Amino acid sequence: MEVKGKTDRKTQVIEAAEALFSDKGFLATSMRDLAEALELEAASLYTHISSKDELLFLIADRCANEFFEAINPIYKSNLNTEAKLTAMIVAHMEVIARNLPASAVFFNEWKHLAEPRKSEYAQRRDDYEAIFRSVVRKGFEENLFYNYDEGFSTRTILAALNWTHTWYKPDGELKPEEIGERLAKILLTGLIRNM
Amino acid sequence: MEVKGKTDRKTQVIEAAEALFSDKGFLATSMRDLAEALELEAASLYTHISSKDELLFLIADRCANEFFEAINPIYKSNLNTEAKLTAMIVAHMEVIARNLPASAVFFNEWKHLAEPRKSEYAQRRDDYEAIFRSVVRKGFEENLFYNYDEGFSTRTILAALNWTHTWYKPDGELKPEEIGERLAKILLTGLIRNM
DNA sequence: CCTTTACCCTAACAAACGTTAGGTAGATTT
DNA sequence: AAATCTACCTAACGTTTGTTAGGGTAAAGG
Repeated sequence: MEVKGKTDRKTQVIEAAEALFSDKGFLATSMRDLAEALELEAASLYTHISSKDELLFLIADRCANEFFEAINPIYKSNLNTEAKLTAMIVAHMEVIARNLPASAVFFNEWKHLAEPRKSEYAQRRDDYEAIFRSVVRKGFEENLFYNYDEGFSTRTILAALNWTHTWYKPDGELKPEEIGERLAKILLTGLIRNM
Repeated sequence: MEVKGKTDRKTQVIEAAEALFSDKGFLATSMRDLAEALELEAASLYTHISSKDELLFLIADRCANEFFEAINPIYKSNLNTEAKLTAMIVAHMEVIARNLPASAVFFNEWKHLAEPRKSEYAQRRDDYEAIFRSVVRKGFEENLFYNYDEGFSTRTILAALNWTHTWYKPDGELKPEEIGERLAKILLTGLIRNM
């Protein structure tokens, strides 16, 4: 038994699925489409995965893990609230950029997961949002932020952040880190000049 | 030939489709699902509409018209830039609230339109974004806004705005107008207190 | 040399899909 | 009274769907 090669076949299947699901959507992508992209027959896919639903789960789950792993150390650090929130926004942005097709699947196709995975997904998503929300709340408590309602402010931050996956281009002029910082700046200090 | 009744059957079909497409997605909703919701047989739907694709188009097109009609008079008014942008944000929010299921279809399912409708849709969406962008540019030119790049700022505004359709509840404590105003405030002046 | 493992094939399945054909009952119009 | 229109029906169509069954071939490991 050998340690898995760096590009084993299963990984190739998942990556091809990420690209297709991201582009056309989960339901609009047939197993035959996926097979064609890999230049094999649809039935052969089942050597590597057990179902189409598992494929969607593998993509979404790995993506979820990356988001948690990226922000957790920052959340637990002792940065001040403003710096912490900015760093979390940048880290989140970098995960999106690093996993662009998978992120699109993660954001748009999760509703097509079969139960019980769908409910588990919803729970993880709530947990993730709760981490951001607790930092926003800290900002309220420190009288650093206007109290616009934790949930409202948090959802606005994540909305602006997650929408980037629709237009971010790896070869664009802005690096993910720069996008994240600019986004944080807009959200924290607004578009209007103070003086 | 009589003037159409206020709830003619075609309208009922469209409204049932909005609810289902919004909830489960366009592809995950079968004509038989839609028929069941209306308590008739799938084949009978074709008395009222010509195809499933036309149904999606009707929903998305009407929604697009509502957005344009809501912001156009404001755009052409002589409000100052800050007030104009705020009013456009509020108006956009009110369209979402007034057409909640249709908005969800509009935002999430347009990619499943068949050509040439899909390309036409993409064009209208670009046109709409361009209206917001020109107001943002005006803010730059007047030295009112920080110049964070027109496209970037505009997409951030629309992202925060459009995401509301995922959590807005008609019976929630905030009215659409209040949500729009709060959103505008966050985007224009930021989360951080100035003093 | 034999066995296992990895990987792929053809053929086929039952189910679900959007849609059409052809017909009927009741109301409305002429 | 006859003709038309509206709204629905049953039955069926051809296609596509995810998936399984069963088999083959070449490389790797003992």
